[in-house]
Amino acid sequence: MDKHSPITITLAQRDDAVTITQWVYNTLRQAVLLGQIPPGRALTIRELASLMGVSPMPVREALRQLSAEGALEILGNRRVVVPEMTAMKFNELVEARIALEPHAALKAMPYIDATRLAELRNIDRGIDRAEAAGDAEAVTSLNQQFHRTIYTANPHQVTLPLIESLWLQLAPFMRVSAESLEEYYQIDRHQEALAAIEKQDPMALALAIEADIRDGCAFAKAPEKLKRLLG
Amino acid sequence: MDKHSPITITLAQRDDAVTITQWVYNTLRQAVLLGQIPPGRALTIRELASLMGVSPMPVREALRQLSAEGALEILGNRRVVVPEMTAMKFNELVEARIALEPHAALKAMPYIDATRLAELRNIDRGIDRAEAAGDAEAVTSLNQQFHRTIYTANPHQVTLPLIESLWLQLAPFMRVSAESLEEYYQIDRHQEALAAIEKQDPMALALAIEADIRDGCAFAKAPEKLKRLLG
DNA sequence: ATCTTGAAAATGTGATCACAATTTTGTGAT
DNA sequence: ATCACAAAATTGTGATCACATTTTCAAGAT
Repeated sequence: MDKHSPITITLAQRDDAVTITQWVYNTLRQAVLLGQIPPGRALTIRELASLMGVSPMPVREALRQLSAEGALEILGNRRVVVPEMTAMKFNELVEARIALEPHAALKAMPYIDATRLAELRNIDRGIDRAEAAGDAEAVTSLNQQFHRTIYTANPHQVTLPLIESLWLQLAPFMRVSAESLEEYYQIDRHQEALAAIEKQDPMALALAIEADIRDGCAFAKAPEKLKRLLG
Repeated sequence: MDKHSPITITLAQRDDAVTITQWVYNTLRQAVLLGQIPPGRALTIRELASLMGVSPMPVREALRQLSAEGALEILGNRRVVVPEMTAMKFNELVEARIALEPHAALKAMPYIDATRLAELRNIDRGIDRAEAAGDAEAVTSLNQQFHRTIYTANPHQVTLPLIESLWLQLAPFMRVSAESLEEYYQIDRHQEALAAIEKQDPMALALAIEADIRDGCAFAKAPEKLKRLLG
């Protein structure tokens, strides 16, 4: 709603091989994922453009793409915002993840070879390190990479864009979860998933993925937290 | 691949209350849904712009949005195309629908009131009429509307955009199915769905929706058809 | 204080232009 | 005929500009 609360977005590394539009897109996407843009805060093309030192044009295109992906919402009255969240919507998003991700994992399992399995183990070790270091941002980023690495094993895979859309919509509201990571005793669902892949046990993998998603969003069941989260 | 095959897209009704970008988007979306753009046919911004009598700008934005929705694909080499289809990908898309849509129907069922139920019956009658008239385009359009009307009953619903993305990706390859509609004896899955809603029987509704999806894509199991379809 | 109102500032939209990169085409050699 | 290659045409990108619409906000009325 308000416009005057200043926002700070960390500008992504600018790679010359990439178009400006792509760079703007990456930067804004990351800002949404990191929760740097308060939900409801009105964004204007020109504000973002000057903030990032580019012309309004690439910002326009990036905003449209992010809106199509559900990361942003174009309000009727010519305003672009990170959509507000409600408890019901949060649940629906989590349940949509559970409808899609175990299915994606099942379809990917036969394609996971030794190389990819090793890659998964490596990512999981990275998560452990990040948890030990208390680096919440790295944890969520690596966690996503863990899931992505499973799903993309399937060469005919079509669900990842849908799944990433759900991640984008949830991410701004996962900060609280990540910040209070240590409060929760986390059963290592990734270990369960890796074991299931080794055994080629589809049901076990689906269950591990579902449990991992539920654990990651468990704080939503603590009402006082969710309330604080939704402002 | 080729560029010279001429394409004809039916221009949507231009409503003055709507931006040009939106109109271009609607027109192109419809063209994709109706299979008017051959997969692999290279599209250029300027070509479409002059085809539709607008400047390149709104076309650019519409193309980006459609790409984000999976309807189009931006090739690395600066070409935009309707993505090519493979048998495997087709199956994955259908299975993704089955992962999402019964779930969406389940979550919507408690919200379907008498008004909406009447609306559903009305749409179903329209489908019968269109089938009798042999109007394949109307059948697919009304069929989508039937599903949409169920899912949108849920006010907290978040999956419709994902589902519509899957429809967009499948649609260009459903023409064959629609054209040979009469070859298949169709059990009326919509009647089953309506009965399930009346009885508030979740499992029956989920099964009816899944069966409806499978029936609609059944031709994919006739290999010679799918082959013809995929060129 | 609160609401109304109107002028000024800001905004999204869409057209046009310049430019570098890519694709296409035409020419000549084999 | 087929291929190689350079010239020409075409393309996406991004900046700038004009304009109608909307938002903002201060001055005046209640």
